[in-house]
Amino acid sequence: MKNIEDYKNEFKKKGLKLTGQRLKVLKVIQERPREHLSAEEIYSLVKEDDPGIGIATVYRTLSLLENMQLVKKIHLYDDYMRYEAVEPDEEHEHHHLICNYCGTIKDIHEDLLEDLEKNVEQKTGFQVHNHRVLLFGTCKSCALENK
Amino acid sequence: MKNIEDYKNEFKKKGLKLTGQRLKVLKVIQERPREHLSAEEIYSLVKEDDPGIGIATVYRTLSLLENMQLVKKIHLYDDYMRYEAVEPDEEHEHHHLICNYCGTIKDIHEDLLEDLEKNVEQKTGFQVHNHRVLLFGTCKSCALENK
DNA sequence: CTACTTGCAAACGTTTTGCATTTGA
DNA sequence: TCAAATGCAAAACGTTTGCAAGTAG
Repeated sequence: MKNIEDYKNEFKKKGLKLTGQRLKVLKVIQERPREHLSAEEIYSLVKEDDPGIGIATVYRTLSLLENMQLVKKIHLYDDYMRYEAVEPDEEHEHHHLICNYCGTIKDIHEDLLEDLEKNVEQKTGFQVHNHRVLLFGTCKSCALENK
Repeated sequence: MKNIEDYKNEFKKKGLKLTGQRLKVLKVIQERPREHLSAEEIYSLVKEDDPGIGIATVYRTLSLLENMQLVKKIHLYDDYMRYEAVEPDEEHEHHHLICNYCGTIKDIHEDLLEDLEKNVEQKTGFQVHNHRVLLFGTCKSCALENK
């Protein structure tokens, strides 16, 4: 999934239109792959290009993109829902390191729990399809500052 | 932490009062250790005993109990914040198995990631203090139904 | 007694919706 | 052409707050 034509086809399949607004929202998210943007942040970034856009459109677009699996909605550490681009070749979710001091979020792309998933399935009969891991602690620079 | 006197002392230390409303909220949560109740659910459960209670009191009590570490506020899979009793001898958080079909949440109390935490610290310099794991999949009974 | 707590209603911030208008295909 | 999409404003949602009245200690 890369160029505009691909997206157009994805939309067409479902009888949807690839409007300028939708393209701009998608672009803003994809250009910032590690920023975990909130709806409000996406809104103001898109507004720079398109001052007329309404926040309702942003929300409607976000839930559309979520349904189309182009964007993932996550809850991390605070009271906001955040959005990140789905990386198409990622089999499982990636995970997040959250610093308790400065709030920085770092992604880790290792698949952490493959063994564990099998283990849980055997013990409980629950078939695990995916996992999400949050690691809380102190990032390198905060550790140095507070030493 | 078990009987009312213990709680009374905990509150007294901070100049707080252990009112009937606070006790009822605490009781409702502690009697349902695996139910991950939302504020609204807690409100209606307490109302059965005390129809006059206001939802503002429930929210104020919940954030008080959270600060006192008697209750933990978590976000699982939907748009609600949920509350569960803190289990006093639990060193790390426990984790959650979430069924994609019926929404059931099961707790698992194993400490899943001790090795991994060390691994991440070595690789990234991020000191991990705690972790939260969500496992998504299909629970036993849904697997049987949809077979 | 009196500081802490409550219930109520109003306010809050984020997200959703209704509707008349515009637009992409 | 016309269903789909937009912008606006109003509503909805869970949560918080101000305030006068009530209450635990």
